[in-house]
Amino acid sequence: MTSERTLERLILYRRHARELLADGQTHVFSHQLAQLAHCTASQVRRDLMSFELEGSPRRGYALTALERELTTVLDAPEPERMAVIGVGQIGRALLHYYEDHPGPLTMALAFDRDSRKTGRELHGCTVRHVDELEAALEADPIQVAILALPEQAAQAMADRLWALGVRSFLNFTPARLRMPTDAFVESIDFTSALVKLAWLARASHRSRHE
Amino acid sequence: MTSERTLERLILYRRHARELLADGQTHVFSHQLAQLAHCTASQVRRDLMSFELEGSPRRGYALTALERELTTVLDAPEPERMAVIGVGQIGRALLHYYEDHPGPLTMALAFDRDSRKTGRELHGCTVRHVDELEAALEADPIQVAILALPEQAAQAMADRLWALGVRSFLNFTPARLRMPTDAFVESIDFTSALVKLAWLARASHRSRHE
DNA sequence: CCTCAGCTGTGAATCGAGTAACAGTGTGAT
DNA sequence: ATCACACTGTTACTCGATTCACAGCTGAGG
Repeated sequence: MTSERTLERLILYRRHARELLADGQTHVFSHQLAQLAHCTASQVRRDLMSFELEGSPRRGYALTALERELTTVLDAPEPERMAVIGVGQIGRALLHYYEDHPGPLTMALAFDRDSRKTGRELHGCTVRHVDELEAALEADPIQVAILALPEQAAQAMADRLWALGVRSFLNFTPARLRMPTDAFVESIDFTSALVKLAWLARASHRSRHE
Repeated sequence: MTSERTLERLILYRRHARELLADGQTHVFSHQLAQLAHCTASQVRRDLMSFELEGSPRRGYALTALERELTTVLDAPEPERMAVIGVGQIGRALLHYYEDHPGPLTMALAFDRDSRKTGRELHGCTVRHVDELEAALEADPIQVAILALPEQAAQAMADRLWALGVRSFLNFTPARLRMPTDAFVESIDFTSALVKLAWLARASHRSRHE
């Protein structure tokens, strides 16, 4: 398994496995997972092929084993740390979410440029001024940075974080980051997503009415 | 051109074309666009092939023509309307963004379940109670719905919107929506994105050290 | 006016993700 | 205990997307 597409599906499988476990199920068939994850049964089986899993005919995959296996693959053995840069509405939403959903990814640090926002504790995280970025990250390294700041400041901040050793970025601004090849950037670009959605709906409408 | 991947790239090309225009450039080569959009020059040329565009050797593509052509393809001739369901932090961030960035997609309506939030105007949009959803959408149809509400309420709200004719959904909750095949759902799943980023960084780290 | 460097447009080759198909097998029914 | 079914694991294939490669061309420079 070494494909970003596959990785995304594995994350989905685990989520659904957990939901089914919470529902009291003990086993799941490939075609059930396929339906939940919007893909085919073949694909599910192929994705799970490489793991130490024995799916049984007549029963399917044991959910506890599936969940355990996926978790060893997907999560780091040690908890990992994230920082959010910018505690505007998006940043606060993330802090709030991760306060309620602890897991292998911890929201460890929050920064903002606006000194009216710094110093306070917010959803379990003290907001520090961006001037302290270097000092804070050298003391407490992070694995992932979340860019939730104004579009204009995103590239400069990403460069600065890269210089501090950060290689994974979740970018909430519409800015297209230009990064060295050893960096990973995942962009949450709702503006593009909305244009795309509107286009798809028009296209399907057109094709339906000839 | 009928491929979601291509569509995403076209949206990027237009954005970069606009940036270059704003910089005072008049022409762009396929390899420049490729660098900006993180793809290959061949791909750019292939994507643009089907349009009424004459790229000239020695000059490349004329930016004004490129931008115009992409806009006729990507945007609807008439402005389209969106509604945001839920004016928590995410919802407010979107209202704020689209107040400052008018375009062919207009944020027309906002809804919330919490009557303490309804009635007020927020970033140019009156927040209405979700009970008024049916009445409001029948009076003023929308093309795209943005789900910015609690995860637990997402599926039911999507079903309700679908019954009202909405076919395009931007889903900000981690919930996996189960929708009829004629619906388009784009999910902004930052939890998965973060797991993915952390995994990719570890994988690259592992492969570098053996 | 001629040359040629370097680009575009596009058919052919390649690549890789996803799918189909089927042999092997464990399980519940009888 | 045996059977037959329904599902898994895996290989071969399909198909669309991407890349290659090159013919055709255009405009700058001499």
